[in-house]
Amino acid sequence: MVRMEQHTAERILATARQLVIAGGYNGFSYADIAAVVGIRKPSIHHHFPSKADLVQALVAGYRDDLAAGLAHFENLSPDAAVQLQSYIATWEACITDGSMPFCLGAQLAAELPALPPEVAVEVKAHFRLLAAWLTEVLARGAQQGRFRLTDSAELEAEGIMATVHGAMLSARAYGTPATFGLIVGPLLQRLII
Amino acid sequence: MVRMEQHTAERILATARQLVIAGGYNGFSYADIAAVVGIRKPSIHHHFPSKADLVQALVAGYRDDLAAGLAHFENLSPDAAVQLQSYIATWEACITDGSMPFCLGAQLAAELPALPPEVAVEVKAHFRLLAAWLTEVLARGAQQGRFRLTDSAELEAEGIMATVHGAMLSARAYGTPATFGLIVGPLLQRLII
DNA sequence: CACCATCTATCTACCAGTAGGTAGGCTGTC
DNA sequence: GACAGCCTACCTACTGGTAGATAGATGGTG
Repeated sequence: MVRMEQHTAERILATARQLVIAGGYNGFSYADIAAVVGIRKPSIHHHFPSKADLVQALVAGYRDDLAAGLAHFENLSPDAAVQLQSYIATWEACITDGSMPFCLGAQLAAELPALPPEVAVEVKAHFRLLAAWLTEVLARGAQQGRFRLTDSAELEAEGIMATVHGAMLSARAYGTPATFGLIVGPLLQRLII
Repeated sequence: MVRMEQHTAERILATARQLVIAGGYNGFSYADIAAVVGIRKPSIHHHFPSKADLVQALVAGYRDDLAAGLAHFENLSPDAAVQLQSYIATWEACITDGSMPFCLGAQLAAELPALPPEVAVEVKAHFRLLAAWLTEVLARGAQQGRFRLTDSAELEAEGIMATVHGAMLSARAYGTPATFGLIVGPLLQRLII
């Protein structure tokens, strides 16, 4: 072959991510991926034996990326308000420019009852990771005097996560990416002192 | 035949609704429905020529049910706060008892880019209907002195809708129906005077 | 009333296409 | 020569959908 090396597995994952975000677990096939990546269908099985393996690896990698991104936000500034704003702003940018119009975790959570168990586990881990980070940031921000919390940090974090996910859904339903920012903006204003 | 009459179409729709809520548009097949309803697969085509027809009718009927439900809440009490609470409480009950663990409109919105156009149109109409009703209720409640709005009724309505949808998603992801109430409760407390 | 046409709802049998997945072979690199 | 990576060829199961037949109800006409 003409040199595709390990690189191919990543191209498969990148393609799968786009397709899953567009149509969910049952919304794509190995044939779809093969057509985009430019290899034959069975070659995908060489990298990911089964579809469940592929999507499991996809969500696990997505979670790693998320964790790295969140750590990056914490390095940018010690101010919890800035960290939270960075998270929101990043999503706003991805949705607006269409590079990532929806959260992979939220997408798969919607069809959780129909997912292979090994994928469902990864999706749940995604929610736990995100909720834990938001809780930490809110607690830290409250301690810094940057946030005004009316409920526990845990509960406020769950509320923020839910609103962010719901805002993505509305932006998609209306076909207007700006909807995301419109919904999420007041969320921060209410919180930041 | 032993008399199934028109009744069959409704049993097909009821089954389809459950299956779509569990796994989305591509998460069920005519064979699945046939097995539940107790007829043969091609008999479904007699009632709904294509899968897109079936799901279009499903969402249209779901929206009619929603409109009827919202009108019912308005008949129960002239108090906008009670009307909004009725809406929330109804969802809380459906999620808790498992009879309707997710909103059909939100489920399909998640895979909107992959949906047949005639279905996508119905899903968008669902979002517009719900947002319009919430906007009305919030405006009326503010006028009645029952709600404290910090933004426009339209924007607050979008925020509530997003949070409700996101709370359903989190309840599903965590596998804990009570999560819905935990997230949505503070939403009302913040609003009601 | 008897007759016939039509309609509705279902069936069996089948179609082409696609799903995820397997077997085994070729080729270039370490 | 082992192995990674890709290929062709193939498999079974299932997809949405069609064709044509059947059985029973309906309704108009002589």
